[in-house]
Amino acid sequence: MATTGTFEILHEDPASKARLGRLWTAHGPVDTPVFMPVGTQATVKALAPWELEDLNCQILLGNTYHLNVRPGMEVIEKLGGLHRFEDWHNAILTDSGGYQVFSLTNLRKMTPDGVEFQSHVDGTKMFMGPRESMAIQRILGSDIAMAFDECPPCPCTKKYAEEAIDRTLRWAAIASGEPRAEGQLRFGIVQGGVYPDLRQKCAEGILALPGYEGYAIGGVSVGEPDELIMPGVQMTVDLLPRDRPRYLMGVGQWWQIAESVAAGVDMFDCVMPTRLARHGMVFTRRGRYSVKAARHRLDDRPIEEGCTCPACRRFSRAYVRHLLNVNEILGARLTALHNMYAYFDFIRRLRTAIADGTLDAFRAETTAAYGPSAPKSFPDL
RNA sequence: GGUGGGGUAGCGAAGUGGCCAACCGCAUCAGACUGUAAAUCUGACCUCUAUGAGUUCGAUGGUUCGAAUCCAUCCCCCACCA
Repeated sequence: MATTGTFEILHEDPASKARLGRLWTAHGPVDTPVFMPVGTQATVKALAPWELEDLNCQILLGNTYHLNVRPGMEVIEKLGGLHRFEDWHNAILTDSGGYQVFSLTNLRKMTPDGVEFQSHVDGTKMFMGPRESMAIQRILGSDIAMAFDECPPCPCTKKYAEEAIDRTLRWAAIASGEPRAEGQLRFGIVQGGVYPDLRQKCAEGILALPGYEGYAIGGVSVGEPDELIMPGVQMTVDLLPRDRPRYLMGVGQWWQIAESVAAGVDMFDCVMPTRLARHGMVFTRRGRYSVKAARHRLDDRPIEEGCTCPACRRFSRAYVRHLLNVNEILGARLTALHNMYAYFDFIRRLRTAIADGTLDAFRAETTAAYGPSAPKSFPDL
């Protein structure tokens, strides 16, 4: 096993900036490009760890803010850290709470040293800055800790975006000197909104800091139109070192993943497969559709023909639709399982396409089924 | 048989003379979800040739400029008494 933090580039696509890589963490290797399921509250909603293991899932997310609110660090520490607590033996990446600065807009107050949050659970005031976030992530014992950043929404004025990167840089500098859990890697985050010069300034600032083994593109898909998302990603990737893992935070539509990989991104996470599953939307190779739709009432076919996931091996759409309709927990579990299989299948095919030099065709295919001009859902599936 | 209460859109339930095509909830249908305040949210939900028109509030008849709302008769449901 290679040293923790080693990032091997196993293959580079001559026709694009895509690469196949392997990042070594304290809990094993992570093969890239990788999709990391989001397990905000010490569980990937609706899924058990063994089901993720069946998918050869090598890394999960957890969330600093949520886990600090509940169950709190006393519990996690007493129970031996996040891995032991949720019984996950592979890698964990913890988000720093920076995204909550964005999503909990009216429950927070910015200060130069960090953010004052009001708990979304009971309103308790709490403070989180780079030191607090790093301390919590150290207790969680994650394999990759994210820098505490500010993720401004879009639209946002250039002036505000600039203030946000100033804070993000200041906090990144503080975090870089904080103690870490044994073997814990640390990723810096590039913000800057839709402004190329700010992205560049932020990237330069982060790259000048010691103590970061990987870099993330943050603040993407926070309200901007589709046309602005990919150019922003592409220009930011080019600012990041080639020999380090590059993580595009939160962006997870398939066409966006395919395009970003071609631009040189290695890591992704997104709530989409699990959240949409709970809302009855399922992913297939040909596009996504709602199993809850009335037209599936008598449909004997599986969610996706040819899929080998546990849901598709045994159950009809009619049954899954019934479960979702009567709000049975199994319904959400089955759609979540299917979607996670679909995502992992997608990533597997994406890697194969890189290895085979057929990424262009794969991108075209993905964009046809999922791109910005494709329908959001396909009733004829 | 007697006494009392009641019948409102798929269901439940407001409304007791004009602001009522009728509050609200559920169910249903559709849409949205991108580092999860999300098993959530938004919209539609009598009919139609739909920024307008038509037909509704157990049934029929009546009072009134105007009725889901008042009166009469009838039908049905519930509770208690015989």
